[in-house]
Amino acid sequence: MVSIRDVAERAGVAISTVSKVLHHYPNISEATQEKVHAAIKELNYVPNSIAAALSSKKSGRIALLMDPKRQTAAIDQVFMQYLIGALDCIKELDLEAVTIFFSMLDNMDVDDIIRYLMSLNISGFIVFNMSREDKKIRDLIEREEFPAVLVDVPLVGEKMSCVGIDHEQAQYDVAQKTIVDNIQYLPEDHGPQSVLYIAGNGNGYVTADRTKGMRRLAQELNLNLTVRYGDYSEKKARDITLAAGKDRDVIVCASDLMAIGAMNALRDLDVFHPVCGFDGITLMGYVGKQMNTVQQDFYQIARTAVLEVKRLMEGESGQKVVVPHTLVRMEYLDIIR
Amino acid sequence: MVSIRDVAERAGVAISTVSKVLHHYPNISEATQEKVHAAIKELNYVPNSIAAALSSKKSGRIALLMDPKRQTAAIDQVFMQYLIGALDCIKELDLEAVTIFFSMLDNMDVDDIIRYLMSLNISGFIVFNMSREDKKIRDLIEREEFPAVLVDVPLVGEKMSCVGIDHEQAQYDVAQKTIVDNIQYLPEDHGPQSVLYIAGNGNGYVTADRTKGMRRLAQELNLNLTVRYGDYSEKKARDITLAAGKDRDVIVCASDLMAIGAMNALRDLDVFHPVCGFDGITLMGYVGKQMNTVQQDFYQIARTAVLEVKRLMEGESGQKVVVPHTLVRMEYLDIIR
DNA sequence: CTGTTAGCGCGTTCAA
DNA sequence: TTGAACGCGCTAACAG
Repeated sequence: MVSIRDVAERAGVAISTVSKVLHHYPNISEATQEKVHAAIKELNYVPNSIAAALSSKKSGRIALLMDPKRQTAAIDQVFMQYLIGALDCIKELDLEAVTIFFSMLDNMDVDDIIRYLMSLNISGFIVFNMSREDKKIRDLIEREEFPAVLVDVPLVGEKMSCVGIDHEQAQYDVAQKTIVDNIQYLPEDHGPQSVLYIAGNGNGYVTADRTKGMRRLAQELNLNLTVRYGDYSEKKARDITLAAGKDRDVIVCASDLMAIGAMNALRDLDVFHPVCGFDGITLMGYVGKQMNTVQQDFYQIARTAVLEVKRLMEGESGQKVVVPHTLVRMEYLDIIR
Repeated sequence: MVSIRDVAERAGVAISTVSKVLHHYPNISEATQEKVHAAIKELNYVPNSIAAALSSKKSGRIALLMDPKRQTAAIDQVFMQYLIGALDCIKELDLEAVTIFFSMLDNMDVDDIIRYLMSLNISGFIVFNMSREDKKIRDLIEREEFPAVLVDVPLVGEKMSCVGIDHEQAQYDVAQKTIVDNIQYLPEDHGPQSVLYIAGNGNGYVTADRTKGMRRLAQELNLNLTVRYGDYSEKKARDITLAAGKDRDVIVCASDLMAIGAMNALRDLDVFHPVCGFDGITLMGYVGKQMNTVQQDFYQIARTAVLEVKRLMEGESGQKVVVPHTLVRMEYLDIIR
């Protein structure tokens, strides 16, 4: 293994000079820089990140905390997009990632977790999906031992930022678009349109926002709104729709999966009503062809979260970052393994 | 941060003694061990893995190489199962993981990649899905710079193992079961049964094995076998089935996704023939209810791969590890986000 | 502008 | 059975 010392010797300079060149310190003459770079090339030198971390006490390591329970295949897509986005960005910024699933923390208390993260020498973390039930993670965050970025959890602090779309507005937008797009199917005569809103989970941090968006639209358009909680379950959404969807004009769901469930139920009921979802997962284009949905760009959200945690690691203070959302009509997609 | 020095002082012993206790060296008196452990508990000491790695020159870090291209939602499930399995096992063994996607390596040549992995101080890696087209990865493997475990790629070397199910036998099994299970739908009268086999991709390492299994069964049962290549594409499998599936008695597919495509095509053709798949992904239970498939336990495969790379890291030599497969009939599953 | 030097926290001889 | 001491490869003052 070729070390910084070898480079220094080869270039005829001191070790620290090599280090300075590597880190773009000012006050290094062009000539020296060239010599060092030449030596690096010739020797195929690669800095040892372990030694650098030990010495600087800064690892540039970011922990990615997520909770992909086994058997939730439909949304593995979301986790993968988060992961790919985060890892791509982390690599571009020359940082390191440690992927941690909640399940790996099951037997630890908060102190254990903090110690674990410290033993990993992380210098910040991102939490990708957390519900109010994840008390340990919540505690971890509130300890503020590390800079933290939360996706879709509206907490901001000195060393804590949040990142996500504007769920209130997004829900408003997609519901409105669904009504507009399907205006020809909607009754003109029986007074206010009747909308069934299948919300997520009372414990989710975004449910309140989305519901608020739906309520705002209902008020503006004078809709007759019914709210039910589907817990992001396809089956519950199906059952809710079977029980309460037949006479609605529109069914708005807080996730694509529930939208699929609702659509399946309507098919069973042998009626058609417009349904919309929230997420933009491929499965929706596959199963429920041509439905509107909010398109969350999970890849981009993850990248944004990484940039944000880097900001915090550099001493900046926490903030709320809103990532844009778009609306799409999911079409049939070929899926390739 | 509490270091080994603090523990040593607290326990009234030398630093090296603490280290020895931690690593279960022989020749440490019971009394000393107890003192040290007590001090560790009291101080909540956690060893600094970075320093340990630097000092020992062994990082215990395993790189997980996989290729989840964007927009392949249906099989994100597979990647997630691989990831969860690998990370769980790595944590249990007190190792570290570095997740690397092929896409992150796009702009590097093999030497760059090797240097990159060295800069990460990894001491071994696992490749989770590689086709013959991934030439750079293949080169990386053949350099044998690190212990490597290949999933579903039948290469073995001194520092290289492979892990996976027996694809030949699995394909044989599931095709046979499909025929047996559906014997009542099959004709008794028109001579050998006619089977359409939709294979994967000529470039995949497993395609030959699976096709071999299918051919063996065909020979034994005197089947009339036609082989087509669907490239693991739902759409291609659909097209193949539309073109050549109508008069078959059974359609056997080398992946669940293609099985779904085949089933969709049969539905369009308005005929029924038994179809079977390969993988056991949830989507199949969701879309193509009640179809047989090989069930690969990707979680377990990943765990096995981790154990195997650990073996290699400890100096053992490479081998071929066969993980059991099972057959299942996929049923409708509720999907939860 | 460049070099010297003192650690970072730990593993590992080698003496005692 | 234990401890002192060196070094892993690098960063960061500080000195020059």
